[in-house]
Parts: sequence; C-alpha cells; structure tokens
Amino acid sequence: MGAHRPRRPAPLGPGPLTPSRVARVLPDEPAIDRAFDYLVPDSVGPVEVGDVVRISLHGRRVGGWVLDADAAPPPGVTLRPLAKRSGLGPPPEVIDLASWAAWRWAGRRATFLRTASPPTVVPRRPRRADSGPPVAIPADELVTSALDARQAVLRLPPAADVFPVVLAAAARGQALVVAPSVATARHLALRLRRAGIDAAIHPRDWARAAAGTTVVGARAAAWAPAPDLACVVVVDEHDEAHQEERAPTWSARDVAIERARRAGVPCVLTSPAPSLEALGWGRLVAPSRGTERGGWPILDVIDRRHDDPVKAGLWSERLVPRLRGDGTVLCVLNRTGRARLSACVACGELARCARCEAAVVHQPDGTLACRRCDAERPALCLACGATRLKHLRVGVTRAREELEALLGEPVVEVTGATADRELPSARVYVGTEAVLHQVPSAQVVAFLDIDQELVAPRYRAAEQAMGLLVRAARVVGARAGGGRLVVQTRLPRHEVLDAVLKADPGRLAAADDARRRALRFPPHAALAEVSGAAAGALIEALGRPLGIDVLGPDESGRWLLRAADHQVLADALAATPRPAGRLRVAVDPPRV
DNA sequence: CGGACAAGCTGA
DNA sequence: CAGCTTGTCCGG
Repeated sequence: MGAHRPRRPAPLGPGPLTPSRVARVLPDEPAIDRAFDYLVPDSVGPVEVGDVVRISLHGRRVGGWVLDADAAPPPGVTLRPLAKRSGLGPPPEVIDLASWAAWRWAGRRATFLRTASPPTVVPRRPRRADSGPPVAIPADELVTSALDARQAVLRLPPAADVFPVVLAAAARGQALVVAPSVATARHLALRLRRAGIDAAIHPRDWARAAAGTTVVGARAAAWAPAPDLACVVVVDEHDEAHQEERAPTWSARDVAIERARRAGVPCVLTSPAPSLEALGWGRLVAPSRGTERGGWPILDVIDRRHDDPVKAGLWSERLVPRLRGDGTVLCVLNRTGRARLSACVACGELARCARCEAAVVHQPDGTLACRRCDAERPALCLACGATRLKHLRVGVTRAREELEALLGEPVVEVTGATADRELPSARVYVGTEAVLHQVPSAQVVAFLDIDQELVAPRYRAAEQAMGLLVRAARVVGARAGGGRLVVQTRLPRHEVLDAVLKADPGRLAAADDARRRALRFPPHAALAEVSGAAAGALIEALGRPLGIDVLGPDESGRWLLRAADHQVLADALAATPRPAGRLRVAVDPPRV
C-alpha cells in the first residue's frame, strides 16, 4: 500500500516569491475515498500531516485530514486554498495505520480517521507529559516474561486480575491499553491513577494521550495518539466486543497488533481462553497448571444423553437440586420468547408461518411471530385449528414460568430488553446471556442448553461458547470461593466442556485448530461476507481472481469470499472498484 | 456525500 | 416543450 507519495523536488535556488505549499487532504466523507490538493495560504499558517482542516469541495465546506503537507499536485489543475486549519488530528503513523486498515478490512480511510481523531478541537500539540517519579512495581515474573517476549499471549484464568499486566506495561512508559468495554477501561484507568500512574481515557482525554500519557479505552483506543508508545496491551483479546459490528468490521486486537509491530514495541494479548488467531501470532505465556486451575470454577456436567428427547424438558432432575439453597443462581438460555419451536397438541403439526412456512416463535403476548418475514398470527394450528400448542423448544419467558413453579419462589427474567431497567431483586434469575452482564455475581450459573451453543452452525461456535463460559466463570468466581458452573448437555465429552472441566483451554485450542484447518476456516483462511443490494455487482466486478473462492449467493443474496490469507483477500477487494448502491463487505465475519 | 447536468417520462 | 424524476458523474 502506498505509504510513499511523490515528494516535490527541492526548488532550484530562491524563486521570485516563496511558493505556497500544497496540502493533500482526505475529505471527512467516507463515500469520497479520494484525496484532493489545496494551496496552504499564509493566513491559514503551516499544516502538518494528520491535521484536521476545512476545505471547500465542489462548493461545500467539509472537514478533512492532511495526508501530505508538501504534495506535488498533478499538472493542469487549479488549486483552491485551504479554508482553515481546525486543529490537531491523528499523528502520521496513525494516518498510515488507517490506510493499512482500509486495505485489511475493505473499508474507507475516513471511517478509521474519525475514530482516531479528537472529539473536540485540540489546537496545538500539547507539551510532553512529565512522566513523574518512577513508580515501584512489584515484579511479576509471568508479566515480565510476557512483556519481554514482545509478542505474547498471556493466558490468565477467569478469576485472575489483569491489572498487574496493565500496571507493568504503564511502568515501562506510554502504554496503549485496549479493553473490551468502556466500563473495564474506566476501571483500569482509575486503578492506574490510584497506583500513581497518570492515565488518559480515549477518546475523552485525546490531548493527554497526544502528550504521551498512558491511554486506556475500549476498541477505539487502538487508534489513540501515542507519541511515546512503549507497549500495547489488549485485555481479553478473545472478546467479540473488540470487533466493530458495522462495516468495516475491524478488530481492535488486530489493529493493536499491527500498531505495535510498526512501532517496534512489545504487544501482550491477555485472555483466559486465547483465540486461534492470537495463538498463531504470539508466544503463549501461562501460569503453572495449579495456578491456572485455581482460577477457574468447578464445572458440573449433567449428561442428558439418556433422557427421553421428547419428554425431557429444560429441567433435569439432577439440575433442580443444584438450584435450591441460598446462593444467587443464574440460568442461561439463549432463546427469547415463550418457545422457538411449537407443535399442535392435537395433530402434531409444527407451528409455521402462514406466509413463508418458517417456524414461528411463540411470543410473551401469546401470538406467533415469524422471524423471517415478520408476519404475526394468533396461536392456533393451521392444519386443524386447535388452540393448544406444545412447546418443543422453550424460550426464556416460558422457562421463567416453569422454574418459578418448580422452586416455589420468585424467578426474574433477564434479557437484552431489560438492560436499561433496574432488575427486581431475587435469588434466582433466568435469562439469555444478558443475565451474565446484568447480575454482577452469583454462586451458580447454569446453562440450560449449552448444546445450542456448542453445535451452532458457525465455525466459531466452540470459541463463542467458551466465551460464554468465561463470562459465567467470572460471575461465580474461582473454585476456592465455591464458584460453580452447571451445564446440561448431550455432548459431555465436547472439547469446550473438557477444557473448562480440566481448566485447560489448550485442549479446546488444539481440537478447534485441527477442525478449522480441515474445513479451511480462519485462521487457516481469510473470509469476507458480501451482502446488500449491490453485492451481486461487486461479485461480478471481482470476477474470478486466482486464489479466491466465491461461495454463494445464499437465499438472502449473500456471498462468501474465501482466500488462503488476508493478503490475497484484501488485494483482490482493493483491486475491485466499489459498485454504487447498498453494499456491506464484512471481512472476518464473526457469525458464519 | 451532494450538486450539476443529462436523459427519460408525462401531460396537454 | 416545460416540469419533473432518475441516474451518472465528479470534486483539487
């Protein structure tokens, strides 16, 4: 990618007048992924690469970023003057990083530069931060060896605190810490300050990061300015929150890795269950088996292979006693509504959509809704008119009703929809995985149907199920404190459960890696999902380049591109002009 | 993106 | 052919 631009040759001798410099500016309009040249009038003053400026483009004023402060314009175009310099923007190395990310995730540079820019005007480069007196850090051998390895994956069990890693990183100079959520980032920054280390939160404290202060933030922090960058830490690198959902679907972990590589500084990724991408990138550093084991909760596997598949409900007789007692209990079932699959009690006919024949969801209000075409209808059998339906695959709403009856005490339902309300206090909660976010701690977390996660038709299903178990492990805490996870399964030997049972995530990684290699899934291939009205046009423009498999379209008009690696995939996408119309290109789609 | 302009459709 | 919509092009 073109990090090198033609430089204007030095003028031969003094001219009659000092000619105005020419700045090359990328407009802050993601749809216009093209730079334009402007004269820099004396009234505007000097501009530097990365500065945020205003330009008039085609008769309107728009913002933009200086990509080159001394450009050689193509001959024969009359240049307009820059309207003004607004202030400081991303430093040159971040501008280059944005170009790389635009290539890597088939996006536009402006999208990344927005993320990398200060939220309010920063007129001048702030004075270098005074690093203050050195802070004495208790030496942690594991953390030190991870930082010294320069490219390390530090596998710490769920109950372990990552703060010592962040602290040791910040003690080495300006650290860039990328956390999976804003809340985690804030908390880490607060603890750094308590430990006597100044910490900026991205993007709010952009100017302080630009002055060399250690910076902490959620995924956008991968784009924070860092003039004195000494090391990069990505907390919980396995967490899907590091990836942007909207296209370009960039991953803060991968941006952080590339950034550290370019800066030549150490990069440490932490995770209780590192992704295969991480393991393929860096050296694994882990505590002793005993220490690691101690940081995981106990796992109770309830084997349901011999339960009658028709009669067995959600609540096996081995599960219910574990839900009694006086500790807080969370039951996780990733299905909303009353039932995801129902059949007529009278004639056995499956409840399906009258319009498109997809299975319908029994909603809390009693109606049946189609998730494919959004049609709604009353709950009755289309074949025989009977009004009684049997719930074959119970959802959270129904599960709550059933558990309340079983336990004879109040049970509270928790879903994504309850996130903004205060939960009624109770001992027992039933919910989707949202329950793991909304209830801070518990004695027991029970996964009512973990098989749904284990065998989900997605190549990352095992890793995602592991992510859920890690989250649950943090809610219940370490085994020494009585933390306990319970799973009901017909796959008691599944490698995810095996890994948690033995507190050894390496067991999962080995099995998952072999499977993905055999099926040519990432990290042994690079994928991109192409969708939207203009998807077909892009596929046509792409043609059949060597090394790219074009799969699809599926029933909703989506294609999947597969290449041996990201170099091949990104080069092919970069060489294809983007057609007009709605188009989404999701590189590294998390749910395929 | 959004303005400019050209080509296409409609109504009397 | 004015008056309008729709599409394509292009910006320094």
